[in-house]
Amino acid sequence: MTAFLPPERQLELLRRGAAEIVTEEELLGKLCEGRPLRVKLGLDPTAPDIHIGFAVVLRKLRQFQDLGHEAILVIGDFTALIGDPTGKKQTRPMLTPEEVQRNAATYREQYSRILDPERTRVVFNSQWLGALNFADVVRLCSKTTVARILERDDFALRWKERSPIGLHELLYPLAQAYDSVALQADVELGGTDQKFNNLMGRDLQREFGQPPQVVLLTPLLPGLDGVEKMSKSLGNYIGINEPPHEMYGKVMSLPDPLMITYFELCTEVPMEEVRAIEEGLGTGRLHPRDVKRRLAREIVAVWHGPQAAQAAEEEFDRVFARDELPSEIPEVQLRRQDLDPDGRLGVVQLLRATGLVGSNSEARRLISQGGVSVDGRRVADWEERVEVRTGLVVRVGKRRFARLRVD
RNA sequence: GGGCGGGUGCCCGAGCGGACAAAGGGGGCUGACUGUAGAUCAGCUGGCUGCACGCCUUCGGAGGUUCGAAUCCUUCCCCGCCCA
Repeated sequence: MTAFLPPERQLELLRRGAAEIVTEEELLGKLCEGRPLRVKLGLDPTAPDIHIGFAVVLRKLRQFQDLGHEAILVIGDFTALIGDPTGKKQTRPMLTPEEVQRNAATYREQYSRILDPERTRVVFNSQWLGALNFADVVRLCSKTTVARILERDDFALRWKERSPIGLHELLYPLAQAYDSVALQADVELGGTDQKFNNLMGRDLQREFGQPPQVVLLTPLLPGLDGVEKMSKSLGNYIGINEPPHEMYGKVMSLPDPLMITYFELCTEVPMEEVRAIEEGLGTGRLHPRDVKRRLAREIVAVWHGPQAAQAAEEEFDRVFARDELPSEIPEVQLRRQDLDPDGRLGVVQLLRATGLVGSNSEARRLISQGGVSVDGRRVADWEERVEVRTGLVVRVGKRRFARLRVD
């Protein structure tokens, strides 16, 4: 076992990107005990692919690992049966056990991109939650009150708005809190939206005579729209498995004010440097575009390495700065017999054949809006008939391309 | 169990017998502009059809009344509130 860094130094590193630590004193105290801490993170197995917003907390867990502590991933296979209502305005549909299993498997596979698999314990909370009988649940419920549970802001909101709250949903915080008891967690990580649940863990641990866990909350990363938190369902996310150029482009589309936040939460750039960048932006010494390019490179580099980041940048410049064709254009095969006898095809049919549009109406709409071009020439009239040949490039909007191949 | 109010297009939300493919907003898409897929401005945003005041599908499900229904009736499902 490697020696631990001095507790103060550990604390300093752990502070980066932490929205809140309850409490720092307690954390320092635990770090001073000089043993590996049990650091728990609950995963909701509803979501099959990880995005860089969720990676924030996973990376924080990795940091604990690197500091010599024990990472425990709690796959919420049991709690998923409840469906965490956090942040949702509506009740979630229940997941089938099969879905949960499948999703959890995907998580196991994906977390290894961030965590050290050798030093990660993966547990399923059905193991202990599933073993409770009704009397146990009743006893558990007696540890808190309805008023207390309804304090949670999303419950409070729904209660006020008279929107439905399933009784089972009220049990969610208790269930998650019980995970901490079962694992005797020293630290629980989570997004700021998990604050209530995580604090409930502290309460419950006290009830069970355990020292309460420290709660370390990471901010919810704002999504690409700059307004909502990053989430799959909102489509404003960057998946960690996305190809480099995709990631790069998405980062470039971020609103400027988010850049510093992203530097802090999503890159390895040292905080002193991040501060310098922030200051440079403030004084106008740095051009926001250059800063954003750097950010995009850094983020791509985290997931794909520096070479890929460089290549992604070049690709981006080619397509968006110089308005040239991307280096790789998906090829679409057409059969000769699908063409008209003279080897031509109406543009509308052509667009349909490439799959770039979903309906004839959409095709006409786009054409009349000036959004369609064939071999770099803008199509002005949807009645136009195009001579179809291999190598022809059809473009819709700024970033939908297809290269034809005629067999 | 009783009373009341609701279920509308990707989402929110108007409409309450024809003028409704359905106001408005959000989102999305396209264009202009730009350092970008950001901001701003403009247009488009069910499908089919030569683009139309033409046809088809759509307003929780199923029936019905009517020349004609998202709008009325019956019934079923779901949700909220109040009373018990």
